[in-house]
Amino acid sequence: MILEKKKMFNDFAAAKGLRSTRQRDIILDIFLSTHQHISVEDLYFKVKSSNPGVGHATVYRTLKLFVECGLAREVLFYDGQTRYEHVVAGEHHDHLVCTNCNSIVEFENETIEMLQNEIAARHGFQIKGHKLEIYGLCSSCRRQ
Amino acid sequence: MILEKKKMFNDFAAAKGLRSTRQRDIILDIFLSTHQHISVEDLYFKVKSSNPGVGHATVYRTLKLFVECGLAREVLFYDGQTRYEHVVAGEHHDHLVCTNCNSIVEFENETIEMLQNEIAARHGFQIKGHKLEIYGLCSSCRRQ
DNA sequence: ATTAATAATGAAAACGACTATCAAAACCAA
DNA sequence: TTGGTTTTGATAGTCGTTTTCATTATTAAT
Repeated sequence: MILEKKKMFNDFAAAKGLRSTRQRDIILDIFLSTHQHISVEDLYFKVKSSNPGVGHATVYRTLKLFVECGLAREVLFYDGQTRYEHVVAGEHHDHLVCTNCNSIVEFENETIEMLQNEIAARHGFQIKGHKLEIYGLCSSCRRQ
Repeated sequence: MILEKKKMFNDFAAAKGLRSTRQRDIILDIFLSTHQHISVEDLYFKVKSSNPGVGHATVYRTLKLFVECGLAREVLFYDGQTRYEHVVAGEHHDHLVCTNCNSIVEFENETIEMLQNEIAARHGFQIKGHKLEIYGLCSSCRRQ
């Protein structure tokens, strides 16, 4: 799984004529070891903790490469930070976002995906991706 | 319709103990006269053209009030600008966003809304709102 | 109406996330 | 190695947005 993804990046890099660098390897390793919508800042700190030399800009640049090669996807919530999540082939999940505690629950729904395809088709639209976020109060915040 | 919305804001302002000001009236008027996801900058320029004195910050501040009182809703696409759209009671639309020409088509789908309610219920989640955006190529960009 | 008290405003500075710049370092093909 | 090129990290810059704060406007009490 992880090797597969590394291969994915390496193939992409080769095809694009990018050089292989220590920094990109480190950032990929750490990104692959994370879960759920990590912000650039958080990833940067994780990288720094084991590799103090790596710079801010490199993390930003590298994440954009991950998006380009299909490894990652940008997610925007309402806190002004761009987050990146893993792209899992053949799977797409959406988010329940708690506006009180900012917790996030992922869900999948085949029917919604299908309906989206229908809607797009009706408008002559070719889907590249989508984003569905439901905002509200999670069960534990409701109880308070 | 427009009077209704003005009342909505005035009631909210009264309830919150906000003062009634010329600027807020102007901004509300102009916001109500616009359509579809206006950015703060665009609204600011519209306001400025008839009322040069009004400041940047006031427009930002006032739009937040509109959100608070349920007149407007924040929308984020991927261009780094916050946009505001009108909230129409009992109606919720979603967006088809063309990643090539940035055009936006709105759509509504009852079934998707229903499914969302089910999903939320299943997670003990109390929905406040949601956002569904489908990204891809619009029909005219596809043809090129 | 006048007057306080205080809320709202506008200009400008500050902020925070992100991007561009650029000299130095790393990479890689010859 | 070498030399040409890419990548990097530090730093400065950008852009949208928010904060600050002195001034102005609104409102309630006189």
